[in-house]
Amino acid sequence: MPVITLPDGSQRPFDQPISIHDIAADIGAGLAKAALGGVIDGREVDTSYIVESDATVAIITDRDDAGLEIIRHSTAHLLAMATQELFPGAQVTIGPVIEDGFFYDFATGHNFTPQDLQKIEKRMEELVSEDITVQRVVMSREKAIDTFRNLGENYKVQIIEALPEGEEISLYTQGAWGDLCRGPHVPSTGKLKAFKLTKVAGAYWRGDSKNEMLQRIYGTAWANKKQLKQYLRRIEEAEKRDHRKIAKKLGLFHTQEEAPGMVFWHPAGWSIYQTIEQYMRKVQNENGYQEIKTPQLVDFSLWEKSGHADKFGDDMFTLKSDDRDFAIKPMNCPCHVQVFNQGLKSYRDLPLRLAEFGSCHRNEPSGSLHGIMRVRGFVQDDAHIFCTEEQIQSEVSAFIDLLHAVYEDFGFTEVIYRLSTRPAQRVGTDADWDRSEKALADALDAQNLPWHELPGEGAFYGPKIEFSLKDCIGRVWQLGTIQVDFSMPGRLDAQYVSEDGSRQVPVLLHRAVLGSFERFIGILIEHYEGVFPSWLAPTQVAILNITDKQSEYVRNVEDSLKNRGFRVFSDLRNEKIGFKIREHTIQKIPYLLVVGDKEVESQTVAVRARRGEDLGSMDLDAFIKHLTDDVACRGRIVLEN
RNA sequence: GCUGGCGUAGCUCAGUAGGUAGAGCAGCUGAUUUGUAAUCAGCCGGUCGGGGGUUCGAUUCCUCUCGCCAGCUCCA
Repeated sequence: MPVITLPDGSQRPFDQPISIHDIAADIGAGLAKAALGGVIDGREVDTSYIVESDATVAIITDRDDAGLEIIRHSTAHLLAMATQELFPGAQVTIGPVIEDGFFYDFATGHNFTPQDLQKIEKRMEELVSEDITVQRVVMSREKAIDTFRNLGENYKVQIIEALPEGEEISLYTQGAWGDLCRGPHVPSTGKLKAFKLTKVAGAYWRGDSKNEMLQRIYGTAWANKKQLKQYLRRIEEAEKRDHRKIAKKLGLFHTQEEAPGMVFWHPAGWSIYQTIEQYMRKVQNENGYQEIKTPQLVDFSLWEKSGHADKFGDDMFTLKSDDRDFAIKPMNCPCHVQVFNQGLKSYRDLPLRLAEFGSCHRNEPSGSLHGIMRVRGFVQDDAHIFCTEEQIQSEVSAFIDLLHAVYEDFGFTEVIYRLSTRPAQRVGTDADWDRSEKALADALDAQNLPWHELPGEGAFYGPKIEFSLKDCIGRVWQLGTIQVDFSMPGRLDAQYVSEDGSRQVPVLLHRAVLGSFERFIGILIEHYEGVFPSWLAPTQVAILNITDKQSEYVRNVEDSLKNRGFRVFSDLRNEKIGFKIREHTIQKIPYLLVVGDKEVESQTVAVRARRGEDLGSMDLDAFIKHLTDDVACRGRIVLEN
């Protein structure tokens, strides 16, 4: 007879096999009502699961992450049930839980509209109020295939056929409707209290663009209405941070039809860009890099030799001139190898670190363009380190330190580390891949950094570490990267003379800290919500007069600040001070200096910081000190709006 | 590239069941010389993304195309 051990260590004996639900009821009526599932010896099960022998059991409720996951998964089933009722003939495929919600993919000739979503959602709510019992049925593979084939569910049949032999096949039914699923699921539809269908989009069957496109409906689901509301508000807030909207308001850049995927930088945006570029230049100089500049237009044969033409030829911009084929460079590395190849190199020259803010162009698929986060013309803080195999790990390690310092200067402290390993289509020997993957993993481990592997996601020439940040709505953007490359130096004839006088091929490390400036600035705009820290703000100080009488004094203050290298603007317009303050506040200028007769008389400025904070009147030297300190801390203190 | 949606003044948006379009803000002009988030008045402003078609007539309907947006795929 089972003895149940609960998470608090207490034990309850039962004189016969007992369900998870009844265990919960034995603990308390409230828990029985709240139970969504159970964990028995680490395995998640339904509340109807019968415990036969001694076990450790935890009850899952909507307060657990696992409970929320069950709710989302069951809501996906509810969506599928409602959709199939309203749209007979729509076939079900998969409906997994994702961050903050779920989706379900349908195969149907019908294109779902937002109106359809409303109808489906309404039907889902009706099904919830009917509180239909959800039941688990285990069946044989043959019976499962038969069942779904008879229902005309061809995709499900494919899914079952792809399941590994010996795997238990279970079906979850609610009323007349059922779906193949491993579970667990909520005991009845009445447990689903807070959900909303959010959007509809196309998605390829099995995620392969060669396959037919399905209709995907996205939804979000939560334990209660309050959480749902909070989530929806969070999304709304996130949309306000959209870099495209903020950039328009702040006049940072624009894009237009004639140059899809390219950025027209305006003075304010270019100021930010230049501040960052000059900062990175300084960082690189301090860390043993040498800056170079290489051509943008290079004969296509170089790309054939490097291997890029094979894999990315179609995505390169090419042009013919005087019977020669050229490509606009999609990356800098082959050019950097050309610089390395000039003059005979010695092992004493290694590691040789060549850096370039190189302008690259790639013909990215039109559908993947996204503001300035994903563009066709971009510049990276790119560098290539030519070194020996023994130097790999220390170089990778030094790079990670540099990267952390830079990210912190921008106020980013949470970095996601991923190691992308060998892809199916690749160059180089397996032994090379073994060694380079290990070198990268060791470098991460040596710094005790949490990382996970992305199998098959490496570049065709080598594995890479990707350093990513999350943006305001949870999208993960890859910024930095470091990649080991045993192939390209050889392909492009790079050599050095080793200690024993023999010719050796160097190892090439590709690396970038910010990735593309375009993407990085897009992320910064969203991260700061346009409120750039003073060191980056296009205009750091605006000086506002009250009346014409103070104009000359204002100009003098402006000159003094400009001479100190600050970005300053005086607003001498014949407008009320409130009007001017409003305009410059909207433009997120860090400091507004108000100058009236009082200030002229006392030779001071009245300082108003962002957020409306009044720093009071001070003389110019005191303000310069304040501003200098603020700029010096860069983004390490994130200013709130 | 694929699926769907969208494209009206510099910006944000309204509108037309087919009869060549409106508001607010911005801009310009004038008045106002003002003390910490919008002073008042007047004026200007659009071949309704582009091409083709249907129609007496198209911003509105059809079609092709470009761009943008969401998702998928891709990302050296």
